[in-house]
Amino acid sequence: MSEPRKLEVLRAIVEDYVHSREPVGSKALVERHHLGVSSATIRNDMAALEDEGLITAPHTSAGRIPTDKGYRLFVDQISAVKPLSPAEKRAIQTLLEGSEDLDDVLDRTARLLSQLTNQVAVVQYPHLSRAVVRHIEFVLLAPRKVLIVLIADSGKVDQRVVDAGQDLSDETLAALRTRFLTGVAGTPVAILPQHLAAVVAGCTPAERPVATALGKGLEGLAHNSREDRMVLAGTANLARSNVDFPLSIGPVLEALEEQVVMLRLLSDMAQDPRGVAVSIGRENPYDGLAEASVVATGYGPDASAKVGILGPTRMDYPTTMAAVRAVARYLSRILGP
Amino acid sequence: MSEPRKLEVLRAIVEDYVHSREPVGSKALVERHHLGVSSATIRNDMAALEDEGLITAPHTSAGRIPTDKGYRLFVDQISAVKPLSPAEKRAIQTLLEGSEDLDDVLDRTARLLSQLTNQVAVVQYPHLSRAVVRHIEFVLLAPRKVLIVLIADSGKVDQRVVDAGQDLSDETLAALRTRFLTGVAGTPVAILPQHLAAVVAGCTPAERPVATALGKGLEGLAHNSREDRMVLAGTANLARSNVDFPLSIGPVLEALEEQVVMLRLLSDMAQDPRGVAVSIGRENPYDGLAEASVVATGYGPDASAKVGILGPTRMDYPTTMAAVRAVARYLSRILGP
DNA sequence: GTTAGCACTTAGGCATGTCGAGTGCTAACG
DNA sequence: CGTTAGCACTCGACATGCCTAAGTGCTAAC
Repeated sequence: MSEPRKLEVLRAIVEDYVHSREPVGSKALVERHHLGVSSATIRNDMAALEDEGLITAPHTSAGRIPTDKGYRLFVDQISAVKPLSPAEKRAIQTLLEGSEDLDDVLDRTARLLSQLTNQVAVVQYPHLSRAVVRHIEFVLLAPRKVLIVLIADSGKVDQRVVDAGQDLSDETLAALRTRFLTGVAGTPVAILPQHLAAVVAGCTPAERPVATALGKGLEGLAHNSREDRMVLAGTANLARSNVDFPLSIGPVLEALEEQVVMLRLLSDMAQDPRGVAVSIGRENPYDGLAEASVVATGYGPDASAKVGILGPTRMDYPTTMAAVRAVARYLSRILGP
Repeated sequence: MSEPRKLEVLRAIVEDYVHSREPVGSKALVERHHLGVSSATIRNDMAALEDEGLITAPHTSAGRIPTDKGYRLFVDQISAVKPLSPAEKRAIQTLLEGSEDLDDVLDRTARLLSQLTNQVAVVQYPHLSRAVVRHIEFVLLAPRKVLIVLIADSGKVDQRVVDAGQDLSDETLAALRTRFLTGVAGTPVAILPQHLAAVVAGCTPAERPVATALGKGLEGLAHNSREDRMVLAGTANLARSNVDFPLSIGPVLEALEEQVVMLRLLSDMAQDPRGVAVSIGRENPYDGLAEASVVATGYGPDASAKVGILGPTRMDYPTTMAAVRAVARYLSRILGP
């Protein structure tokens, strides 16, 4: 029993099963793939593969389907990432080029990726931490309510309304704005808190309470900003694969909606040497995703924000990985300097 | 055959069917509701209701279920909006009070509404048109790329990156900013274009091209801003009602994702006298929603932005309408002055 | 206008039988 | 020792037939 052939058999099973969504038997296998041996031999190989936990039979007299472990081996050792077609590359380029707004870019990216892969696309907002404060604006909405706007050089704009704790005049606020602006402009967002503290400390006692409130607001913005947001697209693809999620797509939709779960999952995924991380079935920490796989990768200058897709375990990994990787590259380029 | 009793029978059918999701027969009806007549009489009434197209029988020997028309009559004439429980009112109040950011408010609203109704909640971003320009900011991201930020007094912040068409210095940009700011501050967003034109006209020939680009950007922001965005929550509720959407929830998810479709639908819905609009089944312009109903209402100062839910035609209209109405009221109050 | 009674229809559950795909095992082969 | 052919066996999928419960429509009587 040759080891290379066994792997070849596993590859064939994965490919056929992904294609036909039906358990694949020994006879069909020798017909579709020209392995130079008979079905009986394949049966022996399959029995071995089953012993190793790489494939399993849904019931006694059915073909075999890959287990999570089988997919893992396939992804890690057997498959090669398929290059995208020129048409697809062109589609990516033209679609992403027309956009201006960051929101717009991420939105288009998600839609594009979901169309390319026929799966649900997930795009995380870029992290703010490496960015530099470009501008600060305070706007008085009501005597005590101040809208804080923080603009980073990445083009990201975040806002929040804070309660100043006391009535304010436009003049006071303008003075404070200048104070803050000179104090923190050009500061990396990551170390913003220290600088804010210095600004607050430099205020007159009269200004102090308001300054503290504003400082807290800014700090909150910097810390808790949109980096924990994400954009979804292609949710309808889940329904199409009604067959793929035998139980129900409910838990999957729940996971997608609980952004915390998804974001956690995305950041926890180990990076694959080929630059695309894959998390398969029960490898996922969240139970609702036991029959789902996530393919993701980082993008942007430090690859800290993630872009990826979620689909059934039974998915075309090579093509999907290629699409995710390509989209991430284009995205980095667009957002780059 | 008395007319009032016929309506009573329709009401009973709707209520029982919503509750049991099974066709309801004449005998079960007289048992559950104490109409003072026998099942044979009810059968006559039901035959009449069927002739009028208000109910239908899935097959020869099954009970009846309401048609879209039947639900319509039920909603319009028979049902009374159920008041919310005090606990629910409290939940609304406490959940919405803790929020600061507009994004945050709408997000919480959507989640809340989806939990209250067990349906998919849809919240449209408020319109900008009645708002007044509070502040304008230009930020130079690259020699030719300018980030425009438009802050309205409603607390809404919109941004966009435009290409200035030529290299700029910080000074030039600051000068233009002052020019624009004095020209349009306090202007209602609706009539922004005229004022922008005036500002551009007042520029020196050297400034003209850049000013034009910036003006166009601002105009675009004002016009095409987030008013055509929306927030979703509770998509997983669609899956739970797997039984309710016999065909597939695919088309429904597609409709939800095609924001244009949903927004169009929301604005087209006729307002019900009781303040909540309902669109039932095939009344919906979009085919994918043929088995879905939308319950929505406006919120905010001019009730132009919509909040609502989407669910199966077979839904508890009285309770749902109450929840939507209540949430819209609280939302208006929170966003109000 | 209401009711009782009855013949009729039909979906759904259940047992049964058949078919085909696929397996595991054994014995033979090179 | 790895490979192959052959065969008995298992089990799901599907079709068939049967029965029951639920519900209807109609007619004749109240």
